[in-house]
Amino acid sequence: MKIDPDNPADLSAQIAKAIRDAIVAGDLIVHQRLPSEAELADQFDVSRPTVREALKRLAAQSLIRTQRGATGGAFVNHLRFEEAYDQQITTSTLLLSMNAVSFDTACEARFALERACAPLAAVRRSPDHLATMRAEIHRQSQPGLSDEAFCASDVTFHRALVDATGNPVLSYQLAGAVEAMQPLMNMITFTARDRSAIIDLHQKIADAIEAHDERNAADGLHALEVETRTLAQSVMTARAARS
Amino acid sequence: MKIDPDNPADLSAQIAKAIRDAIVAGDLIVHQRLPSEAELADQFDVSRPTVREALKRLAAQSLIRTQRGATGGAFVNHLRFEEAYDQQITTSTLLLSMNAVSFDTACEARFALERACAPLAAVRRSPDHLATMRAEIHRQSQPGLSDEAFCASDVTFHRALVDATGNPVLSYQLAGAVEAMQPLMNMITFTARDRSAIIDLHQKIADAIEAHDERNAADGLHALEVETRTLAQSVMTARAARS
DNA sequence: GACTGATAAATGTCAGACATATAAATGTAT
DNA sequence: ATACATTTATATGTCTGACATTTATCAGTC
Repeated sequence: MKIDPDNPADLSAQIAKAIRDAIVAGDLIVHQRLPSEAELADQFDVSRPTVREALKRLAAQSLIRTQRGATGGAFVNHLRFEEAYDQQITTSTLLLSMNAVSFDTACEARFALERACAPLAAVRRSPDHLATMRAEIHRQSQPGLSDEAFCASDVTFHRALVDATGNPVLSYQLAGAVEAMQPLMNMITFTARDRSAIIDLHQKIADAIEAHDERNAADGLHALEVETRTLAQSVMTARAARS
Repeated sequence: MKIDPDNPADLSAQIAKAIRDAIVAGDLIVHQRLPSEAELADQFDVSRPTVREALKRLAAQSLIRTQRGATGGAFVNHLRFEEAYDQQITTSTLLLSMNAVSFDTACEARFALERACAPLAAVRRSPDHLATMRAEIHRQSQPGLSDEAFCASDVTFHRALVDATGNPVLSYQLAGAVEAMQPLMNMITFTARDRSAIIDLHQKIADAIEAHDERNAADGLHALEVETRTLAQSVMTARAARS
């Protein structure tokens, strides 16, 4: 893990890669302490600021954490699902906005993946997840709710549905797909009629999940996808006509 | 975007967060040049090394790129799907290994998501994607193939299947799910009989995709999931008995 | 024995300097 | 006048040395 070519550029990137590879390969195990910055600087034959830049790169990916003080240093971080969510969401959100992904494409992907969760969620849903879904449905039917709050509640509802699968890998993968849609959804103005249609479908989905009816859950999600896409379509055409 | 409390710790993290938020919020648009390191140091009232650590954090997330020279500096990076794959795969791989995710859990998530791609792939598959799948099936039936090469070909086959949906968001999301399984798969020793069963299912899936038969494609994936899980199960029990 | 202070080790931060890459401006020769 | 070479300015990349801050450990005192 100590090889640097004579290329004296991007030293910190090279060092970060060397350490990252060691972690991924399992040469550095979780909670293990890395050598101190001074020792690393010695080993790689660079200065301490260069080592620090490399460590900050790794910290940005949550691969290490640092601790100050006498017994401090850089430690291989135990990457938890919860910590990975944020990165996943940030990356997914930027991917959608920067690549000008159409609403249809993002919507198709999100609901395709979510439908994949429906059968598992219908089998394994706990009372807890059901209660969250019901509570969000109730929140969504409050009259004074802003569009943003409506969207946020929508996200919570769908994440509860995904979490109901009891599979943390699915929850992690879907976090990006569901949350990254929020900025796109926030561009939509929901009429009372729109909200009512969405809430009805949420109700249908929650009922199906409660009844262990995977077929109706998937059907509900499909109907919700159609509803969302036509809704977005009409908003887009209305906006195009106005301008 | 210039707020730093008087807390004189983690300055580089705070600065990175401020810039990251500005990018995500759209205040800094793609390809836009950030102020020079010296100017940023002035604005945030910190030293240049601290600014540099913040910029390296952002570079690690592919949010910015840097260029040396007269017209150089830090630029908001256009995050492409291809660049995001690596991060996604690294994170997913570490998540599985560090959280001791069971083979069953990872396998369930991966095939659930992949089955969600089957209908779209069956409708939209191009000759190109089909050719890749056929080529990988052929490679997998070569006699002298190592287990690692067999797994690698398996990954290529499944990624072609996902890419056949023509939805880059799906390809991105599935990249982590499919590739992160590889280290787990590599722990398995495949007998000739095992390989034959897998290849037969790959054949069935490819045939279904070619025939636009989404039902058989999903069925084939389901059978492959069962096959993979029983295979892993037998390997695990054999290993437990040996020790 | 419990509390207090000194010590040491590590990260966090700073200042100034030099090295290097690169584009633009300048100068020179054909 | 154009093409090419040189200089110059600007920015990142790196190094050195220093100080500040946090924190665990050890020594000392009541």
